[in-house]
Amino acid sequence: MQDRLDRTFAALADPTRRAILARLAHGEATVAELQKPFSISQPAISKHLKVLEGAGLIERGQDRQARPRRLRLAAVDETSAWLDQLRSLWTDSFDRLDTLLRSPGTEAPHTQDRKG
Amino acid sequence: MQDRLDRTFAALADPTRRAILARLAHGEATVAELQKPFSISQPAISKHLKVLEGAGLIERGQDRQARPRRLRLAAVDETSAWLDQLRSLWTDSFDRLDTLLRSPGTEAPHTQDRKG
DNA sequence: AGGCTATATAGCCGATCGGTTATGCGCAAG
DNA sequence: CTTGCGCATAACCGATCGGCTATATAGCCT
Repeated sequence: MQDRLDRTFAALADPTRRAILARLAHGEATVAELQKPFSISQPAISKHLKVLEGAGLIERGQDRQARPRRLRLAAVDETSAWLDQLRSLWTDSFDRLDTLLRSPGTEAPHTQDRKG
Repeated sequence: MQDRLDRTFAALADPTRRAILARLAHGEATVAELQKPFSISQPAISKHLKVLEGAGLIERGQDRQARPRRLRLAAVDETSAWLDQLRSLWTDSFDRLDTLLRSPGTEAPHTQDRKG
């Protein structure tokens, strides 16, 4: 349950893998297609894909001899859900109000102004 | 610019560090306080805090000889922003409609039904 | 000053990561 | 049925990670 989050965040921590996800957001793609933008070997790409799949961020399809990958938005959602929850903990806690009032204006209030 | 995202996601990939963030969401805390829930050494905690600070997820305060940490929600926001952008790429792309129609019902449509 | 408290740094260790090359394996087509 | 394409796996490598112990620094408090 927690292990999954570990793997999702870890998978997202690599720029190559994020680029792959961005590419897959436009639609499914084969390994060869995914490799094109990069100057690394095909096995390296396969490894990245394995990590992404292990994190549940992508899934493998089958089309003739190709195995196209597609994005699993569910995993993306679960990940943002954790971040949202963290924000909730923050906004629900008034303890830190004291902290903010005494702090040297390090940051704006930032109570709920996201997504605007 | 990208390096920052790398570090943020990497920082979030560790359960201890996520727990620390969750704790800090309730208000600032000293190193000793943050260590309490865990059975690892104080230097290990300091290392985790260094990673979190390097990712911009927390900042160091000063209160007498203590250096309390507090959450930097801005970094959390930037991270969810990337995920949101990924979702936008997805929803803006109709290419994958074809993919979905031909897929063996692996997943529900999932067009915009998040946060419900 | 000298000691206590709070935290940071250094150096070590085994494990994991991200890359490589070499090779295997399934499928399609001549 | 062999050749070639698409992809996966294995084995190896240096670098980074997450933990440890030992030690250093910094700021109270006698």
